[in-house]
Amino acid sequence: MKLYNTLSRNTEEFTSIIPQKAGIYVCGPTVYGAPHLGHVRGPIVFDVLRRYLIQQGYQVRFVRNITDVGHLVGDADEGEDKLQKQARLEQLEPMEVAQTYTDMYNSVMDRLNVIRPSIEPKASGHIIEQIEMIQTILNQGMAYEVDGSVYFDVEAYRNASNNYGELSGRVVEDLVAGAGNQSRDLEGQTEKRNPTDFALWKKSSPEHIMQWSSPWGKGYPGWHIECSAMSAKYLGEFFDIHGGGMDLLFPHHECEIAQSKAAHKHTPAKYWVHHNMITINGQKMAKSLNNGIKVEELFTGNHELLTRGFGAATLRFFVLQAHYRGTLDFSEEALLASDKGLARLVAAEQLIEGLKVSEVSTVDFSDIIDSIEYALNDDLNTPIVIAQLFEAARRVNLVNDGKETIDSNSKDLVSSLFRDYFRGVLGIPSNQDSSDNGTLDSVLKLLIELRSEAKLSKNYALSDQIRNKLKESGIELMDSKEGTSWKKA
RNA sequence: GGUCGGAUGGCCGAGAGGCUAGGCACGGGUCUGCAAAACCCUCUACACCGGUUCGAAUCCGGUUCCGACCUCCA
Repeated sequence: MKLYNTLSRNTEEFTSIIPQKAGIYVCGPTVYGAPHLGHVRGPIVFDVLRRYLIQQGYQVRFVRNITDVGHLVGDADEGEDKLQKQARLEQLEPMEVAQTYTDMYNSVMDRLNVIRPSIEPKASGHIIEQIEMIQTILNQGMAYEVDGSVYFDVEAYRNASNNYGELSGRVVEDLVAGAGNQSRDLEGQTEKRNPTDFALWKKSSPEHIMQWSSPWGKGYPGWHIECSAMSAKYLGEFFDIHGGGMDLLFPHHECEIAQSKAAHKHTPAKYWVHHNMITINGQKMAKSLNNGIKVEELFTGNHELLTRGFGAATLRFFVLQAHYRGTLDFSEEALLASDKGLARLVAAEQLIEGLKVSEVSTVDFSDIIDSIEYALNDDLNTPIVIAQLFEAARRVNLVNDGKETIDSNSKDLVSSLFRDYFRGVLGIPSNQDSSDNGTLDSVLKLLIELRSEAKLSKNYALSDQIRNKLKESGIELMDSKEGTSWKKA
């Protein structure tokens, strides 16, 4: 398959380092808040990549970290640990905060049908590995210690004929020039030899709750080192795919490359894959911008921009209707369109089994499967995959309406098409919230039966009353030749 | 200010020199006691101004607007 590699700025044929095995590292969440919509795109995109590679016969080790050690908050909260800040607000232990939001994150991922990582390492559990890596970089002469903190020496790194900026396309001189302009005044700037240097280890003040002993005193690891240390530990010093959001391209991933090259003598990953952001009114959705919609709010509909809740399947489908490298603009209207479209696919999928088999088939599905394979191979073009699924659904409906015929081969083919791609690679889960539908279903069966009797005796006043009252309660009845079914409106 | 990316029909979104995705909404139909649902059909858009070409939404130049990143929003 072809994948866009940020490192080369080109779409490249994917070939794994070890045949039939693929190692993927994806930057995971910082667990200091409830997951919002912006957190959801990456996991879904890389889940599809993972599923597709598995379908292609790869054995995939998928690592996604949990960042549960502190990182400084910017601006007004300068110098304060993000997790620590949240902990004080909630009167909790920092690790309690981290646990709470880790659980919340994973439960959202489960609902979105994102396969759990093969390994989900926590930064706090890998302090030793991070310290070791920092030590190696120091030994290489590409870092220096100042008053209990350790900084990466970008100049020394470049002098060893490395290109700092190879991933992001940044030019160090421009960075320095630009820094004086718009950049924030950050703590530690005075300790650095050069403004482009970044922290590998930060000395903590006594108030910091999250701190660890190190050769340089009490402190905590820098922003970028955890991913370098943990990816190397679990995937090796050179692995196949490193994924993350475009917002992490610089500085995070650039720094990861620098750290790994300094410590391990070569670049950490063969392919760098970046997904774009979810926007709202054209602006990136981010906690810091305070324009995020929490995933839970989307599920319940409890948000000012929403008039109703949406299922996890709809959210996943919505995300995959756009190509991962483009921005995706969120609105309820767009989500509603996905919701209805998805319902059509599901309805067609359910028709397949009962399709009447004929001797000859006037419909074929092999062209659709070819198109889907081609699209997936072409840098994971999920919108095309979905468009092709709609075409398949259209043909299924035509057969169902008796306007086309299908033989058993084609029927098997379309059945496997939905199973392998719709449910398999795209990983669309069932949207049903399986809460109390059992009881509800039996009650409604009774009402539907009574209404049918009323209809038979032409008591339309009663039958309409049942239908209308149910609608007021949020239950919609749908008549068809086969009988009446219901759904939550 | 610097770097990079983007502007596609009412909305969301593919595509990327001729064959002009897809979904939703709208409209027309089938079905139905009525309605809804469902299904079928339909809807010809590529910011602006020049240029290249037999032919441009797609290439080139310029303009306007928008976004991301610019060293601690993983």
